[in-house]
Amino acid sequence: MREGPDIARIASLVGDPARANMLNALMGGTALTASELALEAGVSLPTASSHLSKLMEGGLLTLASQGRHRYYGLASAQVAGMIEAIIGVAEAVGPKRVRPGPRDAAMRVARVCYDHLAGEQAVAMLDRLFDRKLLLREDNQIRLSSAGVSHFSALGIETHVKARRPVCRACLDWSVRRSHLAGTLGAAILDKIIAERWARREKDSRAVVFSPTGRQAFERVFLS
Amino acid sequence: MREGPDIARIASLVGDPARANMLNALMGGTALTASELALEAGVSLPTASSHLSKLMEGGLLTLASQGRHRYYGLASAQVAGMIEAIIGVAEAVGPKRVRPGPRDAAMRVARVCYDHLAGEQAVAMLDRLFDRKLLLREDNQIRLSSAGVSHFSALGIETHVKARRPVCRACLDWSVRRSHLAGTLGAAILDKIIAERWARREKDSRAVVFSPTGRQAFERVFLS
DNA sequence: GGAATGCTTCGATGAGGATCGAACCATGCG
DNA sequence: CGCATGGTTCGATCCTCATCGAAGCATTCC
Repeated sequence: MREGPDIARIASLVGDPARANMLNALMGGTALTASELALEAGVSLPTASSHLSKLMEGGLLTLASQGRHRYYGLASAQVAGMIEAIIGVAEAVGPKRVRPGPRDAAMRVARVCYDHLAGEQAVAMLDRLFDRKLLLREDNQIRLSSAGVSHFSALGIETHVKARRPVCRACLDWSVRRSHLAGTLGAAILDKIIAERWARREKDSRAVVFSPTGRQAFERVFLS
Repeated sequence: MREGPDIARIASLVGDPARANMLNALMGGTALTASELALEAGVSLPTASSHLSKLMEGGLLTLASQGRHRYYGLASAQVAGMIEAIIGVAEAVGPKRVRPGPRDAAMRVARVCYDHLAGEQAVAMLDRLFDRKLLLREDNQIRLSSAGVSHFSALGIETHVKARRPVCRACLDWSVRRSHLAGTLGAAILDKIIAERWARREKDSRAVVFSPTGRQAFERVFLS
């Protein structure tokens, strides 16, 4: 019976609609203030504050104080991955959504997942990186090949960073139901896509929209 | 507030301790009956039934009716993956390693699981029965060999009983995370252990405590 | 056909927790 | 300093939902 990690505690934190909305809003990767999150969740400020302290105590959020502003963000990419997994199940079992609007379609193609790219484009990219032997599957992990190191280095992405966070990690995609690339490399690639202005983020959405020329550039570099 | 898939609904399903325990018990892939899940979750049968219907309605479980038995199992590998992700976060976030008390330790060694033996002893026993070719793995099922039939018959355990319930079944052990033996044979072995007074059940607990001589006898018969 | 077993439904009870207004801190501005 | 703004804490209210006993179905055994 009572054994192992307290999974019910974590799940019940996500299980409240107000908190779920907050976490969903934070999946965009940018930290938000309590007021913004209250608005996002549709609750009053005191209520939001109460929820935020619970999420903090549960270890799902981090807090950065800047002056009189307090920015809340997801605690880790692992937490983001868990939320993606829950979203995936919710999508799968809730086929009641008859009309996948244009915004949903855009989300399906490419979107931000915490700090890296997700969606069809991201899944295709990971496939190609495997095909080109720039990344290698090892057990259930992903490893950079030496060819991959020099390849990304040529793109201005340094992969030798010493960090506790893994360089490569697989993250399950809820729309495609296959893995895309997370980890510091996944984050760096998203950074490059935005920095090169290949794509821009939709306002108030996790969707990522490529420009025509940007898409060509992205395909040339990562999908060729 | 944006409208996405109902993630709170899914998460809240997992967020109840009783339901979380049930799902955890089902993580091994073997389907279990409502009674077994009630025991596993530590709730009454009506309560368990209520939870199970909610999990069914939420699309997290599948149901296979066999006669008057109804076996519940996880709906998909995607659901299992989601639970794994939640477990991962819970482990990362809950570094409060609770010292397992003496009763928990006893539970870990040997306990009753519905009507058969579970725990380290039970897992070791199943391993040895495979080693000695008394039981055979077939796909995901377990089958008695002819040597096994005569072996158990010599012990006074008749394995030719005509019953709808399978003679051998694998049951996932939460403490060892590996399978032990359920089914009528598993039940008969537990009966023998109790009848021979090799061990007795703790009061108000699922723990099974062997006597010194009883342990020797058990090891000679099942672990040699 | 009973009788037994496995499971679900019903009804009543109770506890946890989500919510908001108001009051209370803290920081920044003039 | 006073005042405004961003956030948290407190208290009271309300409501959902988990829980179990008892009764009701369904299936199988004898």
